[in-house]
Amino acid sequence: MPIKEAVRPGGRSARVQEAVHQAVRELQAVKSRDELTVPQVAELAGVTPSTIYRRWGNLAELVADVSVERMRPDEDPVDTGTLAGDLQAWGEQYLEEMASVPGQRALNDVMASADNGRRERCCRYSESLMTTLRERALARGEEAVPSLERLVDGVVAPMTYRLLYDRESATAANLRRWIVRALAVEDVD
Amino acid sequence: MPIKEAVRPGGRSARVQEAVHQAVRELQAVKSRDELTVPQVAELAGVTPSTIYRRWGNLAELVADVSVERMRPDEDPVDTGTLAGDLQAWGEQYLEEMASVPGQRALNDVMASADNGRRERCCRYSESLMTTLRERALARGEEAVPSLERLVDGVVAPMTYRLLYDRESATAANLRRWIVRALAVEDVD
DNA sequence: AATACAAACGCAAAATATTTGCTTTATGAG
DNA sequence: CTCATAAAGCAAATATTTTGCGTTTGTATT
Repeated sequence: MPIKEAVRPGGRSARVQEAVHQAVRELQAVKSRDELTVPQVAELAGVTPSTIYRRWGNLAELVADVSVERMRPDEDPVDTGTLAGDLQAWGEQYLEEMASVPGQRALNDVMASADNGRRERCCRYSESLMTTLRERALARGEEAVPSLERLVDGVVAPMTYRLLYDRESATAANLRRWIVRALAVEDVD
Repeated sequence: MPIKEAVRPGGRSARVQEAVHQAVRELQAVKSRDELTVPQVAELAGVTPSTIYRRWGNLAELVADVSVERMRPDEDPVDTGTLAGDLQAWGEQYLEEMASVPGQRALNDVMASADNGRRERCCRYSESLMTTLRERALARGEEAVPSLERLVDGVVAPMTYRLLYDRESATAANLRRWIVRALAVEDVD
């Protein structure tokens, strides 16, 4: 039951994929996670269940697939003029998004995927975003721009951690602290 | 389908719970995650499937329940004489445990649980451990002992993040960096 | 210690979901 | 245009999950 990354790009395959994804999104808007079933999705998408089982394996992988899409950043991060500002702006939007009910569900669905690659991919989004912000800061000539690794460990990791385990603490105020620290830390090696 | 936290402590209930947990552990040693089924577990545990469904809801919650147990720290953290040393000792053991194949699975199973409380509980283990190490350090009279929050954000969060998303980086060497930084950071507020 | 009460279990039938073998369709390459 | 093949449809066969109901067994009360 291998998970296909690159389906046939055009034609029926793509149409089916789109129809199924769309059906999932529509049903998710109305039903809770454990009311959702494969046969339901299949019917709404105008597809037989076996098609879904063959392509995605099971419901968990299907909803994870849909959720990863949902988490892909759609727009470029705003440019506030400083790295700290950019981080704060992006982070606040991200926190808001992930604290919402559908955001929470998306997060959960992705985490529930047995496919490690999927989780990693979703996470690369943040990393590539950090890279973008870093390069922007360097281009501006900012000093003491932290390494990518440090940004991830100092900002993304605590944010993710709190979102997953301790939602109460996933706040804009804490975000500010993480950013200040990440930018302030002396090099230690 | 509410998940019962406190089952009847003694007697049959407890016996069933233990038998089922045991059955899961035995089967997990032999079968991959998606070969495991509720009826199988039920049979090995000498219980009817409906008992399991009623008590745990589904397989995902059951294996998550078992895995949370597995992640409960069994022994007191070693005392190396310094906070940094204690953190390193604990962290290395934890990393080793979670990088192993069964450790990885346990981590995945917990993350796949729809029950937030379960994930949080598993996470409290680390927090309470950090509290222990902090108090120990304070009792020794160490200076500049970081707040619990800072230890979690600075050490536990990056560790967890890397374990979940970027296993390659979940190393003892990086752990050392996280610890050094967490202990070195000036207060910023 | 006897009784009452409710929680948890067992059993088995019914309802659903999943898998599978085979056929048909549609796409992309030659 | 034709061919080879990946993906989809269909339907029968399995497997699972759910559910109603009767029974067992802890727990609390007297």
